[in-house]
Amino acid sequence: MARHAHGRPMTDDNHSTIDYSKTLYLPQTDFPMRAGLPEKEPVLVKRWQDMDLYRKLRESAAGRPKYVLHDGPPYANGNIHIGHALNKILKDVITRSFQMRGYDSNYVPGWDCHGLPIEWKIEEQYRAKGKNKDEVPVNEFRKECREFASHWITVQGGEFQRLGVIGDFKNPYTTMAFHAESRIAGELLKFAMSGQLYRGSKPVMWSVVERTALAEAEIEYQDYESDTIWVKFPVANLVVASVVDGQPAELNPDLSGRSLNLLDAHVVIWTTTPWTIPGNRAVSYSPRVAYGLYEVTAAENAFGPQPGEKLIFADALAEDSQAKAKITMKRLHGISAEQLANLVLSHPFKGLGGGYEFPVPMIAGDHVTDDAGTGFVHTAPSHGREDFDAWMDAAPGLRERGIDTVIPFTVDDAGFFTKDAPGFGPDRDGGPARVIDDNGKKGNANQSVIDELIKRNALFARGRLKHSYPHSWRSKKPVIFRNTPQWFVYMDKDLGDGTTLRSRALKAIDDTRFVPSAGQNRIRAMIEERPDWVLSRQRAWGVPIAVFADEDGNVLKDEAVNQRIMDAFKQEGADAWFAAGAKERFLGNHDASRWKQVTDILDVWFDSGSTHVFTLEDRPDLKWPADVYLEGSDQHRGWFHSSLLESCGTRGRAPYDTVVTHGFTMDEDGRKMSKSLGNTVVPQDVIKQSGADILRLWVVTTDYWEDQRLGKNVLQTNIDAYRKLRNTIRWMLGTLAHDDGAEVPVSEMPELERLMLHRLAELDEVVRQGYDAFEFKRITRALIDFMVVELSAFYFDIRKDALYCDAPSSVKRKASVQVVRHLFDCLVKWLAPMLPFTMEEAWLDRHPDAVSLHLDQFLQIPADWKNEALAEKWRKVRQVRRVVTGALEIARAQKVIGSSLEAVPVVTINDATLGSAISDIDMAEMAITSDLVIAHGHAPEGAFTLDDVKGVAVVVEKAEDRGLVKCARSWRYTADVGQDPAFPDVSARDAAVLHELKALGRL
RNA sequence: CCACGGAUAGCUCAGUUGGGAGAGCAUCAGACUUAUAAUCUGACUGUCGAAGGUUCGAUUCCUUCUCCAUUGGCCA
Repeated sequence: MARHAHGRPMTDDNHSTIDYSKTLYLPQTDFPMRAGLPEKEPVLVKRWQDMDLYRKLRESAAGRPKYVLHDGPPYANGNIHIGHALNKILKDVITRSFQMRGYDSNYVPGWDCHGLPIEWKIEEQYRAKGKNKDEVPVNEFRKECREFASHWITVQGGEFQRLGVIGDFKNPYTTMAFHAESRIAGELLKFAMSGQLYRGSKPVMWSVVERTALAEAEIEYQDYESDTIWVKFPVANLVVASVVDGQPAELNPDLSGRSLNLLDAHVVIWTTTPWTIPGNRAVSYSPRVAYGLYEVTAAENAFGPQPGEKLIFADALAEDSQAKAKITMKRLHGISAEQLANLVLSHPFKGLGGGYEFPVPMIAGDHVTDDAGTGFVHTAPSHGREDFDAWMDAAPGLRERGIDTVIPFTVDDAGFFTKDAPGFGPDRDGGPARVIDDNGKKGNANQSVIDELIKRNALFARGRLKHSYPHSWRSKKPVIFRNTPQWFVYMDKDLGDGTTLRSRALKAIDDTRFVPSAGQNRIRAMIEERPDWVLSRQRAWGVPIAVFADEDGNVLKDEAVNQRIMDAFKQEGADAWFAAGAKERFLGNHDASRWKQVTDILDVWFDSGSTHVFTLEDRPDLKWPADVYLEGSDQHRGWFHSSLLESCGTRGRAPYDTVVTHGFTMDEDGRKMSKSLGNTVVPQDVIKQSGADILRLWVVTTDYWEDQRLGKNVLQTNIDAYRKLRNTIRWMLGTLAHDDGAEVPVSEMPELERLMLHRLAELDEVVRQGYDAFEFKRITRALIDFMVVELSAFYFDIRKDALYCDAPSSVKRKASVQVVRHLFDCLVKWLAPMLPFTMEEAWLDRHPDAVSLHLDQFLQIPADWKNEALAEKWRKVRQVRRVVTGALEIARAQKVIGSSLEAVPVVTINDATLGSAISDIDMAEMAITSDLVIAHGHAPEGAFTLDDVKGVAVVVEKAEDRGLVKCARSWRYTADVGQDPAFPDVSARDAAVLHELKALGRL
């Protein structure tokens, strides 16, 4: 309203009939100050999809060197969460940044489709319909899994594109495509043909609930209450080791005399898994622990150990142990490691169900400590990795002593005891006892074992213990170690060229660039330590281990068979393996009675570890190896790891040159986000409320190598920063509305313009280095600071006078418009990979006929833009300016002036360098004052100074007091207002401008 | 529990031969009304996670501790 009144021609005054604001080059733009991203972004997404921007990008980049970021496939089973958003935005920033820097940057999104979670969903649906999974033909089940995955691929693809991600969403890769399944099976066959694949028997983490073996990655530890028991193993006899340290051993008479004392003693073990007692085959001790023989002297209870019994304990644990059994003991004498090695025990269940007649040897193990228990470790090789290793290490010596080292299969896949556990298996009254039931609850196995131990007076004590115990990552139910036949890949087998899979992988890690670099040590440590690679899963939804094996686990090696399998998979998918008649179809002439078809499926990590094969290698738009893989740091154990092993096993090197990792997103207090805490940030909500570019701005300003924080406050900070940034762009657009494309040679530009070009040259390096190093926050920091501090508050503010008021012919104005054009082009393009929506919007506002900003390249900065000497000079100019603006602020606070144009600062300079720096500069223009007087000599009393700018003192005088008059057009106070009778209320400069405009017919 | 990482202003982050604690945003105040739900100017803000040590001097180097996250190891 006020503005309208101001602008209305005033007929009662003499010549003031002109609304001067209409004679100014004021910013003009439809680019709104308020973004409205939630409404605008979907329009741009549709525009990009309709024009097929991804294809246009490929066409425009044809022939350029390829840059390939290979997408780690998310699992296709739900809406995306903040982790997906972070991951995909980072990838998008990278692919776009390389595309705009001279590469053909292809991005093919992918999805991981096989595996347990989808199987579960389908099973869940079956249960809801009252169907039983086992009654459904396997290929019908697989079909439903496939459809489920397809659905979520569509959903997630839409969500990713809504984030602004540009990629080949029309032709993504999936691990369940027939082509992929064929290639995955083919890769497995490569391992088979090269002798790297073997069938082994190992205790693996087994989930009874899910009926499957689990990889280490699928295990998490949770608190769990276990039954603990102390079990007495009677000493059966003494042996003399036939060899000790490779030398025949002499029996020490003294040692044997004392040892004789042990014949009626018991060794006591402690375990938290009573059900593993039937699987016991040895007791481990440590040569580094001190042991003693103890005799019970008193017992509180009538049951359990009674006075006179002799028991062996680690000395450090004897006291704790007697307390558990409510007895007192006295120590008879110490027992040496040699003596322990000479003991042979018998199983506490000896004779039960006709079994357990075998001797139970003592074996030395480094895993034994005297921190807890009794100092003796019950060793059941089928139920623990350590137990298994200790047993296998001791096996050769045991076999020499005539001890059978075969590892029993005491528990079946449903958690029931087998015939290998006599008395507890099928021969038990009431049927086999069970360790864990279908719901993950404890079965009756522990109680059965404990009852039998009590019956045989073999239980020393019992209790309960809450401790962390392995659980399935998916079902959250406890798992057990269980000996099962599984398919493995050797880590340490010589591959015929002096290398092993492990040595190749370690070499590949050294050859890979890790960002941040700490990732290299992390994955190296994992590869150095890891056991052989377990590939088999006893599930349905996956690529089968498509091999035939004989009774002994030898794999059929016949290229013709392999080819038939791969061809069939390519045509029909991996379902072909499970179809009727598959065995005969693929075996051909081979003896079907000798070869057994393996029905296990591959661990899904093998699927995703093979994406480089069926995506990078097979697609002509990509290349192998990839330039970069980028995922969360948890993928050192997952995808980076499996891809590395797969590729090293089949191709001898990693499928990537660079690995970039990001941390995880926490809430504002640094806590993990979880639905139960209610502190999650849902990307869909942020997009709906603020826009994807806000989320993207957060991603690129954060230190994503570490964990990031996100919440209401953080989002608000980004919204504010975005607003600032957007307004700077808006002003440039408004200014460029008057851009007629005029070019002023750099040499003829004012210094201020050349300074801005110099800054662009500097920023160009920062931006390019930042994108090369994947350090986006360094770029955003530099650009935002530049836009706020150097453009908005300095350059633009100073240049408003020339840009708004100068004549069409003004070189200063032309040069400034040209520089604003360069600033706009550079900034909008530099920011385009990070804020694609906003920058596209700005670009289309300026070039309504343009196809897309994203088809453009970063500007090549001319060499003559850089001018360090000029920058050095202007650092001094700005120091002087700071003193002036400081002084103006004081004058303003004292109500001497309002606008800076009302002031004429008198600047006393006593510093030679500063004085010479400003000698040819129009400091009034720089300080946005109507005039500025430079004085020398002593500064007047009370002049304003700044501590850190020596030799500059400022006194602010009023322009009016100096006889200057305000120009009605430019609002500057000058001495020449009214000089031109045609325009008596404006300055000479403005009057001349008005004449020029009039001549051009624009007034 | 052990090893690697992190902790600097309300928020996001800089900060190396060991010497002055910084930027942007936010906040507050003022100005402008020709970027106007904008713009300009100024101000405030910190025991640099805690304690101890080395040193003339420590955010920086060392030790211990607390909290956070992550991966790996152990958990019989």
